[in-house]
Amino acid sequence: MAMGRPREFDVDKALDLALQVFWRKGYEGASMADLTETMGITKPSLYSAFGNKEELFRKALDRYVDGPGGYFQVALAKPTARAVVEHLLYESAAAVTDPNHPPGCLAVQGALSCGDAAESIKQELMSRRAKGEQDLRQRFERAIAEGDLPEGSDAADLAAYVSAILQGMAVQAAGGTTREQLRRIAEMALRTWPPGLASV
Amino acid sequence: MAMGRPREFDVDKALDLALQVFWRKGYEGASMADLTETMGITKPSLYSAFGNKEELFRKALDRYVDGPGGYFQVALAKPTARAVVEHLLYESAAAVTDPNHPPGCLAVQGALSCGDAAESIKQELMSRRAKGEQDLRQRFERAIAEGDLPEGSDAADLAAYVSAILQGMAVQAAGGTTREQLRRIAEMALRTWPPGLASV
DNA sequence: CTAGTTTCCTACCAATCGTTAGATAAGTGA
DNA sequence: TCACTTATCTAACGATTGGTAGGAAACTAG
Repeated sequence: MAMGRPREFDVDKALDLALQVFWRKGYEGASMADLTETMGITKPSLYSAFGNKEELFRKALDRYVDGPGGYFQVALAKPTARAVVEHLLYESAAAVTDPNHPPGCLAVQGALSCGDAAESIKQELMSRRAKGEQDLRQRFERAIAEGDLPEGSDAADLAAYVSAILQGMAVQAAGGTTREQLRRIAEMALRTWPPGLASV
Repeated sequence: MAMGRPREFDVDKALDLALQVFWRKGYEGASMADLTETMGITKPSLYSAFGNKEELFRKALDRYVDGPGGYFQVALAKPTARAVVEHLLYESAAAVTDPNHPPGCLAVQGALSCGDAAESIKQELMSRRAKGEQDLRQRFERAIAEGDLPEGSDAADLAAYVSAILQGMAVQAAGGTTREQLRRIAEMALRTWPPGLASV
């Protein structure tokens, strides 16, 4: 059977470029003109290859999670809860200030608040963040079971606490904070890890 | 001299309604149609009373800082560094989950990332966040001078740390986290406050 | 009552939004 | 070479964006 005209651009390269645009401008702030211009392709090519703007964002998001955001899954595989948190905090500080990428975290600033048209993207990012926090909670549950965290620790609370610090660091990075400053924040959080049990 | 036709709507009420829209949808996500509809006025009335979209946002932001975000300045006036941080964390947990308002914090989610047209608003929010962190730093410097915080503490680092936790809580709230969960995050942060000196 | 001032609303502006029709070009299999 | 398939492009689509003209309406000062 016929194979048709071959594509003249690299889909993965184009997706990486789209990711940069979404990362820097957010889902709403990135226009199709922005995207096609930096991707180096025309709009029909984009639609043919990626569906529409929303599908393009979702594919870019997948690529983000497996690429620049991959440190999260790596951290979960560390042998101790402390090593997990250390890796999370330091690698996050590095990732959100990587000069090769826009500052901040796509999962946080991609669509933190938005108009009606982007609502489903906002939901997607919310559930991704929630998923990350849940994965962390399960990792802490395991740590508690292994005696790696104090008995009586609340894995869900610890996961929410670490997630909040990570997301806060992402906001700081979006505001121009330096990598060194974020590392000091990470140090301070680690200095008191784990934050001890509630005195109920 | 002649006084002209009196305005038929309450400017402050309209501004409060605009604030709700910006808070929920962000600067970019809030369209003029959204704004005029919920404000209950027509576009020419809005432009006549507030200038343009950008000025309207800035005025709504001022109103936010003096209203729902007023807990920040209140916290800075507390007598001890610990009281400052306690007030900040607990009042922030309450504010970003107040059922009478959209979830989260306008200064964080108003324009965390955006297109070119909203760049100046993004900058404005960045500098407001930086200003808040700086105010907190100065408050901690005073606390150090008063012996209220351990000698050798780094006020700037402590301010960045607390700011990150507050901003992280705002992101969590935007993601639907409950007030109770945020209070537990605040508790954990307070349990280890101040985070101790670096062991350099 | 009139002149002057200001707000009101309808209708519209140009520009941009995301998206697509339709024609042409470039490849494969027979 | 010919039919088939797929990618390419120009040019446009209707809808929505932020923002305004221009006139009627409502007030005050004289």
